[in-house]
Amino acid sequence: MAKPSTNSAPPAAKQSFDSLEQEVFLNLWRTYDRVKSLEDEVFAAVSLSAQQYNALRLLKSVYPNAMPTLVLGGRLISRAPDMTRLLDRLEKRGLLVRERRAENRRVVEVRITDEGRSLLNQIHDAVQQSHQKQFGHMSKKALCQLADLLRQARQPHEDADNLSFVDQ
Amino acid sequence: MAKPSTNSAPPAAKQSFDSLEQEVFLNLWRTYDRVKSLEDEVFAAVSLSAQQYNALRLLKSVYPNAMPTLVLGGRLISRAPDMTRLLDRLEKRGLLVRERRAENRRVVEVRITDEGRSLLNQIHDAVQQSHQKQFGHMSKKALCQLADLLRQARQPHEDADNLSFVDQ
DNA sequence: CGAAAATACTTGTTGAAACAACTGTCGTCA
DNA sequence: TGACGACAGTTGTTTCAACAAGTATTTTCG
Repeated sequence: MAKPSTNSAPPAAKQSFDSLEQEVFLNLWRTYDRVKSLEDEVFAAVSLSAQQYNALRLLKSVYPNAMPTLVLGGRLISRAPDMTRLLDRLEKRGLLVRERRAENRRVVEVRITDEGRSLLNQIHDAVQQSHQKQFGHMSKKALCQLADLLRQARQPHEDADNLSFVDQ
Repeated sequence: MAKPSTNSAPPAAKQSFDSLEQEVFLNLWRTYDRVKSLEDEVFAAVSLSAQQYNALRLLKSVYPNAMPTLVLGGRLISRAPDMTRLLDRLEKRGLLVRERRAENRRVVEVRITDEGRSLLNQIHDAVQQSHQKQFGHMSKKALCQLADLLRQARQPHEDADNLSFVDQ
């Protein structure tokens, strides 16, 4: 263990975990960080954040229908406390449109545009390739196991809403 | 937050994945997000970010020695392109000190202060409890398996440096 | 030696999170 | 019907992250 490190001073500060649970969390964090950066390269090429891409992806999945802002926010992979401005930026680029309907002027319906869908199509292959780069070295069995353990890990932390994601 | 929402509409938009690899990534992302928020509550109570806590944790691990800025940056769980200002904030709060030594005036040595260590001690238990809350519901075996699969997943994406974290 | 490259940070600027406070709209029930 | 609370977004402010460009300080090497 512990890769002695040819580093002069640092005595290879043994990564000592306070608990197994902490070890899992730090592993989760680091793996997420490393793997995310691969995907981010693809998004950066078209000036999107992962979160923006995700919003568009969800909008595309209900196309040609629209989606209330709050519902969209609730379905994003990671929570976003600032839907308004996230949508502002995408709307300004013409990737989606917002409209209020007379029947309930409180809700803002969001719909992806043709440009939006076209942008998604344009990067679709590159995104898939980045996923391959992320996990292509693992066996199908290991991947299923990992997905399963991840679901299991967050299961008690899901709120009643977004269960749609958990099952499946 | 809470779980209001007897959401009328959501037909549980079947989460269709383009590939197994994508499914794993989205699961990783969501699990990270959910689980991170639990830990963040603890840090928020003392106005620290997870990244700041991590830097302090590393500095404590080499105490009473100091660490060059760049080495510290390289050992953080998630990469930080802006070490300077991260350290600025912690230094301003008296949690660490920086010093340049005559032998090489380029490198800035960073050392945790007594206040810094005291702050870490102060929240140590709460941090451990949050880890329990995160993963306490999983068996030891499942946790080991998860940690192992996570290491396996990022292994090809680690750069030569931070291997110290991988093995172990 | 002395220019040029490499090293280790700093600074500037821009964009995006986070939290709180606020506005407009709708349902409800006395 | 009309006040009140719930709902759905918006705006303001502060803080943080990311990328680029700049400043010192060694090291290298012709």
